[in-house]
Amino acid sequence: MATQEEVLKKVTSHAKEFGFVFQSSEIYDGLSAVYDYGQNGSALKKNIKDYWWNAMVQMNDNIVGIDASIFMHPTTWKASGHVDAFNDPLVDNKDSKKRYRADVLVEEYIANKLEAKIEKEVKKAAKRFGEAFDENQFKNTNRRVLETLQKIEEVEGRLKKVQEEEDMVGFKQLIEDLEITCPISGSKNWTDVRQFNLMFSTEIGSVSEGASTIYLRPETAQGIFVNYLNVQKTSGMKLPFGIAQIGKAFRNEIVARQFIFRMREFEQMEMQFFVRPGEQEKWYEFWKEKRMQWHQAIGFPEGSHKFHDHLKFAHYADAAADIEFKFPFGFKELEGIHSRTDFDLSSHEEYSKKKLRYFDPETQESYVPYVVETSIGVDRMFLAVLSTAYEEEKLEDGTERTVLKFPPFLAPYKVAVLPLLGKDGLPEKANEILNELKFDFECIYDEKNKIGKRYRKQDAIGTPFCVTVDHQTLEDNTVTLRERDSMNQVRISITELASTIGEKVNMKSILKKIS
RNA sequence: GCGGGAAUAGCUCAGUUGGCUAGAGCGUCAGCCUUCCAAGCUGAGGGUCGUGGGUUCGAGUCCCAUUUCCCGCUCCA
Repeated sequence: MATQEEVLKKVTSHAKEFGFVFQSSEIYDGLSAVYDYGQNGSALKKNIKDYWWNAMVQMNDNIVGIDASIFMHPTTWKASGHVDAFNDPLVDNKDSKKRYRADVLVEEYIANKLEAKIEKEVKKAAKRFGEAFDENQFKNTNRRVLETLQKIEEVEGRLKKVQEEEDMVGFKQLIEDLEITCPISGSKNWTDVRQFNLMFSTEIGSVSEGASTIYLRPETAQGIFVNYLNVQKTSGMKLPFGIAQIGKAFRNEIVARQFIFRMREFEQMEMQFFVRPGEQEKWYEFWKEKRMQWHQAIGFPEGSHKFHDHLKFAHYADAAADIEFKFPFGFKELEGIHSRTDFDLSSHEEYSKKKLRYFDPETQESYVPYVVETSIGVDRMFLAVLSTAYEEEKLEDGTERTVLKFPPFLAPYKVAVLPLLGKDGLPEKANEILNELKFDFECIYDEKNKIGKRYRKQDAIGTPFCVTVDHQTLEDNTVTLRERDSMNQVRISITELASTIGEKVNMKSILKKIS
């Protein structure tokens, strides 16, 4: 484990040193859990997004893309359940240093102390009365049971009240009145109860009058749901069909760690697939498989991915699985595939009072479609690609090199053009070649330092090919083509460059694997 | 948010019990030299030692606060 943590550290510092990821606002001491992508990072990220977009939208006739706003009507988040579920009152025990959700503590108290007490009474009575025992009658008449029931009602009432009024002082009082103890330390030494809102809020409209609170979206999916009929009607698509979107989402995480794995501002690539009710299971399995193929086609080492099937589902789902990736800190969620049922659309129907039904021309029925979602974090994918590509090699001559072995189609630059020397007309010739290759690939030019050093520098940013121009080039128009991973060199004609490189850096062959 | 650790040049680090104008290597830049895999030569630039206070004749060094990062806890749709 220690060495794996080392890997993350090395990847993090390499990412900074070579222009992939910087901490946000670094000159002001940074901002926790917010990162900026640099010149090479943004290029890699763009290529990752392109791969996803092409695989989902370009390759599928029945999937289209949209780009919805980050701001949405506040009611959206009531309908989606985020307003309720993303508001947690938390409390710490000062002795054990453990943190708990205050409402869970109270609920556990009800279950473990009060309800358990009733059960105990019932058991005792059942033993005493034998077969003649009537549980309901006992509960309705026994004094101790009735008192406890009353107490439960009272506690539940108070809990509901402090939750609704967001009365944190009252919440603390409730915990103290119930004499709830920490399961670990056994003490009643609690901090104040604090409200943690996982959604960022801001105001829309002029500051003083008519301003209303709106949220920065905590997931991109809702932008698809509220638009699904617009898209369906204007595209004429029939079920099943999908809507894809890439965009930013925001969560005010309590702790955000592990580099770009958990950030407060992050980017998602989501596709919501609308299906007939009853067919969701089939499509859930279909997309699980399809998405795994997408990951594996990139060429990660065997065993980098695994499914993690959820046993407990979020409020909207009837089936859910993660595709987990072997990050430097272990297997963690990279993508989620959820069968979201008709929860979201039905809920939006209810809150908006608008019909969100699809008229099925085949069955002549109208219904609210079911939804299967695939949702992947761009930044997590970035980290997966970067940390897997990172390699420190010991070469035969005893020297070392650090190389990012990106799959060529994802590399920030596909080819570096390097004049062997910075004189004798070699830079001019190199620029000539560069200006041609630019039309086909992301290229980079470098004439500083010795050639070996420049090769290492390209290795460090993951450029798969280097084209070196020497004196012979001026005579016969051939160059050296050097490949990153093998470090092999071949001499080829300038006219063959584009096709030779193109064959190896193209996304086409990857897309063909999964279609 | 709690506990522990850390922060000195772009990177990796040195800096003695508090004591001269804060150093090195690599990288960067300028020039020289160089005909295919880091480490040739010369020179230059770059740090108010994370930030703000305090103790002291004197603070990179000691104390307090704070920010960020790392580890653990916690949380995680």
